[in-house]
Amino acid sequence: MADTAAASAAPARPLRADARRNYDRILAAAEAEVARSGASASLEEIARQAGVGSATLHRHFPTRQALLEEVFHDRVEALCAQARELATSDDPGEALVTWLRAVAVYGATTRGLAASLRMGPAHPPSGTGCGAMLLDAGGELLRRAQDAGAVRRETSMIDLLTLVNAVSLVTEGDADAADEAVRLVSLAIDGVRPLPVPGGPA
Amino acid sequence: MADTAAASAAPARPLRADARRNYDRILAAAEAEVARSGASASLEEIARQAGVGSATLHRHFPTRQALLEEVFHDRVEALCAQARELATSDDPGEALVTWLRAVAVYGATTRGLAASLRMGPAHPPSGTGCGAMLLDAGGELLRRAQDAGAVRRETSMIDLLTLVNAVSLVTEGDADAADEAVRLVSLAIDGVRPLPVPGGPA
DNA sequence: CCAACATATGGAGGGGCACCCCGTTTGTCA
DNA sequence: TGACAAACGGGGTGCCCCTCCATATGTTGG
Repeated sequence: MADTAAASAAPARPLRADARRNYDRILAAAEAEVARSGASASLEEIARQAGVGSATLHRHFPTRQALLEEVFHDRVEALCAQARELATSDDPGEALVTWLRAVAVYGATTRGLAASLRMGPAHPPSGTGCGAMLLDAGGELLRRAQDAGAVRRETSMIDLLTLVNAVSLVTEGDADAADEAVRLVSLAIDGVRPLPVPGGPA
Repeated sequence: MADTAAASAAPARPLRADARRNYDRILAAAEAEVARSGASASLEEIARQAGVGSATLHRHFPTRQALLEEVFHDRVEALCAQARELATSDDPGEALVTWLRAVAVYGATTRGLAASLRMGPAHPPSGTGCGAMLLDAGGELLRRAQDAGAVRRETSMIDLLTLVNAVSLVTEGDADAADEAVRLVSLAIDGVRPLPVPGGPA
């Protein structure tokens, strides 16, 4: 999207050409390596594959978290776009559920993503981070679902995303991660109790 | 409990006295260290605190997982006991929910426990491990709840525990981990949709 | 009581990783 | 084109996991 974050965050001064090139190389290498080894991929290996010194990697991305946020920026952005689109649905309840499932599947099948999305009281979604983006995008969906009476009022987006992310985290790496994630999220959304069937319990 | 696992697993030959002593010291040190630093506590630090060489630690516990399983054995056993007790409740549905909440709270407040309970299709609960123990204990509760019609038939214990464990994993370390875990588990159990009130929807 | 032997120990070493310092190189722009 | 800020990356530090093997120590049969 648009521009790599270094620029979007601080439009102060453009990166020098070589710095920009290295930045992009590191990001590409990180993407590949994280896909292979998950969120705990070796930073040195990433630097090696990018053909830069480890110091350069650390200069561009002071923390592992910063690197991961950037690596997943596009995917998260895509999820946000999907949320905006679903927000126009005429079945807000179903729209929310569809989106949550999509988030779960993305998280479960994209190694490392879930770990970089830790959120909650103790992990305040850092203003511009991936967590905050999803929180914003989903908030609208949740509001609509609640207005439509499809979701309880006391439910918060942060709890929903935390739950979905927890599922992603746990299923990540499994052979059929997507299936599992969808099943667990559906379980959580529907609850464990039997639905009172229209005709009344048998 | 009863006996440290080395004996219960292979009654073949008793450990030599010094070996047994070191085994216990390592376990005690691990308990303290894992409580401080979570599941990724430094094994060398544990050995240091136990006053043994790192080789000794690795000989007694070939993998980190093996050590964690032993560290949490007692707590997991306690949860299983609680499950057995709850299995006599005259409200099987509530009994199951109570137990799941207890598991979540234990997991969220006991650093490292959740990580050592990873289970699911890809992480087959190793026969004698903590996962299998909980699965067994909870199975009875689930069966009763289902027989009482309080829980849907298609729900599996492994999914329930995976979900609960996911919550523990994500909330672990938060300031109010227990509250958060209970809230999220409750959310998952009740589902996000409004309960159809007896009087009918407004 | 004491050898002799299986059992157990731990220091040292190999390989890896994260992170940082600082002398050197390289864009950039007046 | 020259001078200067910006960026680079080799190499060092400290930590970690894990294994090898020379040494020490309980155990037990005579």
